[in-house]
Amino acid sequence: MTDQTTGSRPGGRSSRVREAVHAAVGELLAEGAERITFPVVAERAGVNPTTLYRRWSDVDALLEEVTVAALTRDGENLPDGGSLSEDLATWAETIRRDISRPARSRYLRAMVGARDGLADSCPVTDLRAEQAGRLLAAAAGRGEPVPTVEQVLDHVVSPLYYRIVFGLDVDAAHARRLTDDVLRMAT
Amino acid sequence: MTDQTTGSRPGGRSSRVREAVHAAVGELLAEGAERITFPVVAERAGVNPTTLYRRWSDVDALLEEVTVAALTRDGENLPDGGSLSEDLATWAETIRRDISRPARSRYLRAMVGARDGLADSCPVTDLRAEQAGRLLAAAAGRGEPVPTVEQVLDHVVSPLYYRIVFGLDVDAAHARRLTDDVLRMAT
DNA sequence: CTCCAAAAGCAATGAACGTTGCTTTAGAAG
DNA sequence: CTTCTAAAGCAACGTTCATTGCTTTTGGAG
Repeated sequence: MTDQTTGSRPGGRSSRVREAVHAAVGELLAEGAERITFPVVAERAGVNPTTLYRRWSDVDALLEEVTVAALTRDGENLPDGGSLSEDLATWAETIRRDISRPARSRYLRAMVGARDGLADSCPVTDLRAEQAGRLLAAAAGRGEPVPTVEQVLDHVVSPLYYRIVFGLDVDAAHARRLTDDVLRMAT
Repeated sequence: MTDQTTGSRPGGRSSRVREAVHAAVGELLAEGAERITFPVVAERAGVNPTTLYRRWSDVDALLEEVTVAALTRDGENLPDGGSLSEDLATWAETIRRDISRPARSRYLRAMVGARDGLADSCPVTDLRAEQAGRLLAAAAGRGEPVPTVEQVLDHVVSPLYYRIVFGLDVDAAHARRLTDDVLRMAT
């Protein structure tokens, strides 16, 4: 895997179409389109609706694919300041700013609305768990007391996403409070 | 307000229609209907679609109304066991069981999917905040150390809703862990 | 260079949705 | 009991979506 895009070769027609579709979905969500449908996405992407119907089972599948792509694209740089306290705070603030953007919060809401029943994994949660694990491992390697990954997910990640998804505002001070709180559970 | 239903008199036609519509929405969500539309709800409720279009601005408004009604209907009995630890645990378990039901989690997801932009309040959060406030006030009155309402919201309510809304399973032990965690922040 | 399979485009169709003017009915007021 | 207003029903319309058979194009293999 030497190229950033998954699937077929980057120059192929399929890849071009997929990129155009992803971009179109991104634009529509950024603009606040209330209803994402194949015909609308297709027109924006300059491709035929039939192509979308054939390639993706439904809109939810497309949305999930776009979300995962966006997540993995810019979820690689983790803070490494020195203390777990600062690293966690920086990390939480990055998440907060990320999902506070209208475009991203709409992704999330659209994804949630499309979800159904129980899934034993969720791309968002999985990524955050993996990141939290790296942060905590580094801190534990330095001999610091660390909370569990589950605690970080429950007490830092969850509140941030919860508030955003339900349309409540979150400021930086609040995010900082969350990381301070969770560190009090580290023993 | 002596009757349980809001609005017009309980015997009127409007009330009958509203109840039928609410019940229809409940049934559809319970059955896992992927798409809630006015025509579908109307047929289930035995009323004319036009009535729905005239009474509610859109499906989102109807969903929110139903959710609020369901919330206020059975959100009145709070535990009063004696210690904050037990009360919080009982309360969290009630919430967990409530929103773990497929019907209710679908309500929530549908509500989230319909939401847009920032709202400075959310019926779900408001109710939970009010309940948490009562619990904490009672404990404070008994002289117990208590966390803040915000902390309870962030560290107990948020994780529960987050996991359910994103389709992850939550068991009773997990809920209990959350309340134990938040009590360590009470000083 | 030629060939070929996979993918995208095109066109047509049926269904469901959202909306609007008009009529009818329920139920409260006098 | 009669009257009157607000709400529900009815019917029709245009729009958009989802789906399917067929044709055309792309871009890699031989």
